[in-house]
Amino acid sequence: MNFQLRKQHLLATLEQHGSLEVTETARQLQTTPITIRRDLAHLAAKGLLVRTHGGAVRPHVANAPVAFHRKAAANLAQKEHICRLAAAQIADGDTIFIDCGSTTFPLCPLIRHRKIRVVTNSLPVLFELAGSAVQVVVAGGEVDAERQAMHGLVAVEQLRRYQVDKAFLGVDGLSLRRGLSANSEQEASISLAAAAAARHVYLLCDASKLERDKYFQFAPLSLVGTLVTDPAAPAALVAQYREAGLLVLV
Amino acid sequence: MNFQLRKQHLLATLEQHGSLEVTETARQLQTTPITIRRDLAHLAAKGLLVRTHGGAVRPHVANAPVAFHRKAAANLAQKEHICRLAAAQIADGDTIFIDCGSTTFPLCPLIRHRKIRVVTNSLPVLFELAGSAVQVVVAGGEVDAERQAMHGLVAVEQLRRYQVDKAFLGVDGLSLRRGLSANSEQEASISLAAAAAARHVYLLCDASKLERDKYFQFAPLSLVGTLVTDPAAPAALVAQYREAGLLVLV
DNA sequence: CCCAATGTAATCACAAATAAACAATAACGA
DNA sequence: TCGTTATTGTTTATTTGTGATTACATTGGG
Repeated sequence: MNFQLRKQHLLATLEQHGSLEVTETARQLQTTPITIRRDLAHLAAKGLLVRTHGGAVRPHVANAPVAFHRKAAANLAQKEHICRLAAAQIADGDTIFIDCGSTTFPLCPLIRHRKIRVVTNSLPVLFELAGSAVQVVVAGGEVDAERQAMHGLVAVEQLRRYQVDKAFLGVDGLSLRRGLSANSEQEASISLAAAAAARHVYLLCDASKLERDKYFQFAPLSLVGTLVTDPAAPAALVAQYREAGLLVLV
Repeated sequence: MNFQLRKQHLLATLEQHGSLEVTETARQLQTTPITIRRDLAHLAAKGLLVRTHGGAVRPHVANAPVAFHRKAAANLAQKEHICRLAAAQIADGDTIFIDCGSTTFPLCPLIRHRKIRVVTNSLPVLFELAGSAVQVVVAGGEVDAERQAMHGLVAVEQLRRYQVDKAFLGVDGLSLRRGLSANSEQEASISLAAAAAARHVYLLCDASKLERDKYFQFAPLSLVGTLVTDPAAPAALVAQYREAGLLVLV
């Protein structure tokens, strides 16, 4: 009984029942709990399941639609700092794109009164700016309830039709060697489409994400025009990003 | 039975019923109230529900447009009656279109738990159904802040790409002689596009709008398959609409 | 207004699951 | 043959989840 066979069994069980228990599975596979736990740790690292105490569940079960404003609380101070820097880059009359995600969202209260046009695929951004001075344009298509945004073919296709002055993108990971990375191919494709439609790309990325790669690498560093981060970013690292050709705002 | 599975059950119950009770849920899940309370505390911290004394309720995600609710108050009882009739026409697995407007909006709470796909250009509908069991598809494009909906070329074009089983349209006026009329060309073009994409068109129209023409006539009566109205509609008038070839639900 | 009934928070206790360090084993190539 | 490496199992200390007990808060009638 090797890892491959166990992995097969684990995933099949999860697929069937939605969950599994470590001790029970260990008994079935004639092995010890520690081995099962190590297997589960591997699979969890690949995102194929989510660990619980005593077992595991299918990924989508655990990823309940997290209320947006709560999630945004993580690193909120840094994100607000970043958004203040970003908002200062916006001129009246601009057409900008705002990505979905908790990093870019704090931009909204800062630009409600501005005479600009905002293109977005994010529901929270839409809700926040609807009824403000801003002219909002929405990328349509299927709603991804979990991410509170529109994703998919139609959204990407529609974004391609707009030309925007500045795109403000979030990202899940960024590194000098591997560029931009995301937890979801869907988000990545939206980011790519928005970047392609923009004259200048601003990447809003708090320091905790610098030099952190996520599972899906989707673009080189050169996609980005300006990196906007916070003072927690090490000065040496900022210098390296500047050497790599990026403008960096701290 | 671990936390993840209980959480699943708790959120599903909330989604379906709108509320739950601690003791009742503890009994169902074969555990103690204290455990359920701790689970609820976790989920409440994430904003996924709101604690009450003895249970929990769904968070009112609808930080929804106030203006909309105010307008919706007119003839609300009639509109709810109409929407109940309309909801009964929807089968699991259907893809439906829901028009913007106060008449069609009360459909939303009636279909939150249904396994259907909803195409819409209405922001209130989107807000109400985001995060429910329904798969929402949004027509993109420029947001019309006043009408809280997406209108214009892009939205119409995108609607044309979808094929829906049933379209539930609102209208500002309806008459035997002049057909459907609206206060806005924008809304009319959306209605036309949705009707063209639908296998069957339901027109939701309370009795106060029957035999009332508005300034922009945009379609003949024959566009409509079924007229859904309320008991305030004169029986003679209902008979005339039936003679004109419409199915009428009262 | 008070009182009983019910729900809740706080503390403790216990069992199960876990992580960490270490040991055993097998596979592999030089 | 040896040493290296990957995999699995063992032991022990720690963490986590759960339930019991008690004291306190909230609710809804007299």
